[in-house]
Amino acid sequence: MMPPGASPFPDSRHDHLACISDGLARAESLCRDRNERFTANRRAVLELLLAEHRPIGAYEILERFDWKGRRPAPAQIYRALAFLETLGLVHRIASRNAYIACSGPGEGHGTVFLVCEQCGTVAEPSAAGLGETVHDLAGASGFELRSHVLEVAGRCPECSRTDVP
Amino acid sequence: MMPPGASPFPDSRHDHLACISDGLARAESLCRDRNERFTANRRAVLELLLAEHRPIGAYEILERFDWKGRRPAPAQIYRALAFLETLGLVHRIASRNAYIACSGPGEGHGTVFLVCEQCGTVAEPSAAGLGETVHDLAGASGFELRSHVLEVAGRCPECSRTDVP
DNA sequence: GAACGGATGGTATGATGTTACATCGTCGCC
DNA sequence: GGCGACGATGTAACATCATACCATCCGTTC
Repeated sequence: MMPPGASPFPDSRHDHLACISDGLARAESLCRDRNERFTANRRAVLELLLAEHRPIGAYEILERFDWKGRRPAPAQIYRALAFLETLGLVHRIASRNAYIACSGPGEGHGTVFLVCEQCGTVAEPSAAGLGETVHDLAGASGFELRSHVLEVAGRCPECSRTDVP
Repeated sequence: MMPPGASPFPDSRHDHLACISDGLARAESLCRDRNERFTANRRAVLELLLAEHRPIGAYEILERFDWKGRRPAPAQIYRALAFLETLGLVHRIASRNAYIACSGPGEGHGTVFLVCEQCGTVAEPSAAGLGETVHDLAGASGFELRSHVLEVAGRCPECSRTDVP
């Protein structure tokens, strides 16, 4: 779990290789638990997403996908993405039509994305208060809540530090 | 302004014709204030959107668009939509790639959409607490906030009343 | 009236997302 | 090992969403 007060944005010096292999290991064990297959296709897509901390589109995944020297069809990417999404390993950023590997699956963070408009980095902060706010909001309208996503646009700490507005 | 406690969902018996003509009148006066033209094209698109309380796609607008017996190109619809969006008269529902007329422009409601997965109706409740929550959330991460959208999926009061889960 | 700028009409094209269906692989069972 | 069930894959085609480009129209300004 992320220590309180820490920034959800990845430090530029963080151990990225570990963060990829951790993600893969997590996916593998999750599939084992649920009795699902962690196939080469699914693994490759997840690996590509883990290699970024920003959302990438399905067709961008496709371009980088040269697994075994072949290039799959879009359908294959979407299938893998759909599978990974049901497992909570990948999130879809609707405002960008793009996908990102979940930074902390199982941590019970709310579905909040801080999207940097400059560098494209996306962070998933833990959002303690939000769930309640949304619940109240829906309740007041007699709305039967099922899921919610909050997408916040702006500039990440790194970008607002290095550049003048 | 919506009375507190009232549902943001349109009553099935509400005066829909008035709600269309009100929207058009509002748009007209807003354009006058900003010295923008409220052209036939823009008016027609807004009118189509006002006739619904659910988001419709650009191509669905296109299909219904038989103004003067002609059918415009997609670009025309998108131009009108972009214009109406800058004026805050229309919102884009990212999760559905669709557009909806703003139910209460200028009311200072936050950007929250309650999207009914069954009938497609969308409500924009006033969200007093949300702005603060988002502000705190971004601040804690050192994120420079610019805009935010919360999309909530579930079932509207009407649908959850009439059907059994 | 002439010049200008914004809006429009139209074509073409790119980007993104979805579906259908036959085939292949793996697993469990005999 | 042989066989069938089931899920994953390969492939093609299609559906939807969005933008670039350019000629034209029209109101405003000079």
